[in-house]
Amino acid sequence: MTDASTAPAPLGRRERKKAATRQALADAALRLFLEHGYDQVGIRDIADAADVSTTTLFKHFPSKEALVFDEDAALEAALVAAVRDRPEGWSIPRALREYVGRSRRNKGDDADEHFTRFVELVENTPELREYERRMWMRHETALARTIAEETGAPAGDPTCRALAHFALATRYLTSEGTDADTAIARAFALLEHGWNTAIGGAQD
Amino acid sequence: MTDASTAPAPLGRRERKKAATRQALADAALRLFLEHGYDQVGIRDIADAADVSTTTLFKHFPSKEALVFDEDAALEAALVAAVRDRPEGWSIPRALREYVGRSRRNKGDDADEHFTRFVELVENTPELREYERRMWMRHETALARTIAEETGAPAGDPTCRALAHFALATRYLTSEGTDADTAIARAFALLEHGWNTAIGGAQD
DNA sequence: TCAATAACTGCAACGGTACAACTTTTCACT
DNA sequence: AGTGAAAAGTTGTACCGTTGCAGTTATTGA
Repeated sequence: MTDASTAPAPLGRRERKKAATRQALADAALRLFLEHGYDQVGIRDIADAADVSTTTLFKHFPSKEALVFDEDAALEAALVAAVRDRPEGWSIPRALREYVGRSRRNKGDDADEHFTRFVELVENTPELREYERRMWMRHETALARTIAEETGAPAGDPTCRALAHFALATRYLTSEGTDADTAIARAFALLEHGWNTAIGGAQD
Repeated sequence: MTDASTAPAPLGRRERKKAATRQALADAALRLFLEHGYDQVGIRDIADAADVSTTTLFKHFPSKEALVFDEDAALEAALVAAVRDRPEGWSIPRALREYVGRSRRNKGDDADEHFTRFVELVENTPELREYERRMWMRHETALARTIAEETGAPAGDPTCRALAHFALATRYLTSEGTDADTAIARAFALLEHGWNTAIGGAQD
């Protein structure tokens, strides 16, 4: 009954139980949220459904919103890779523009039934939208480091940090009259010009 | 005993009482915070000191942090004025760079004993620092509107909105190795280049 | 077998909100 | 001027998400 292929590291009983508890919490949370709505489900309900105390729940997840987002690390890796492994001849802002656009459009794809319902839940719940935004912006430091490495700038270089922040922020610049795509395009136009001048870039 | 010179608008009894309650709360909060430290003072302590219920406290102030910041509107007006009334020949990014730099340096001035202690309290309390940052970033909309008006761009123009966001964000781009002033300078260098290209600016 | 460690628990309290009262102030109408 | 109803300010209670703390239980490795 042991299937080594699904368990890359042989976990002890303790770590297995811990992972099981965590999974039970996340599953119960998503199920209840989809069933009754985010606001109608209390943290106590979720803890009860997973048969643990609320104290334990918060040892596994830092907040109610975090019960729904179990990825984070993977997203940051993809972002860093988009810059590091960009096509030859592409400038860094161009790679970022592409990635930001793609990661926004992916939500429209209704490949998976579960995923679609998940996206709807997030978009209909202000708390979850705001939490997702903060997760996104928290990648600023890692992105700045990658940009500095790619350009040979010293680690912590302010220009790189500025570009990292601005590129991430483009995603949330939508104003009332304009649609998101052109807002992003215009913001990146501003960034690409400034960046090319600041770096003296010869790239595309 | 009536002194009309101190009361520009003749307030009714109700509004006078309301203002008094509000002031009593703000005073009690600042006094207790300075005396015992922000974390050591609970919302109930403040409400008790001002002799109102906690429910009433939150009708006057939206959060514990807000008890300390009673300005807001004035700050936004100054920011908008810095752009609208900038010296002739100055570009908008230059006016913003100047204002951001000035508003940061003003904290160093120890003109007023009370003010100095207030600044120390804010800087030593993470919650208050974060709250101040959000207050600052919330001016994005008003600033974007002003920039659009000044350049003749349509209201809600994405480029203007982007510049507004980025200019405000420069204040918080400090990374580990670098000091705040050069981080701001570098971020603005990026913005000014991008802005001039985007607008086709003939200004300084 | 035993001590160290890590997960878990219950409880009290925090900042903050919703709700249904209750009191005071205001203001239009007679 | 007097009355009465709407509007605004205040209150207590109960609850929310969240944290700290002190104590219990289960797993680990020597």
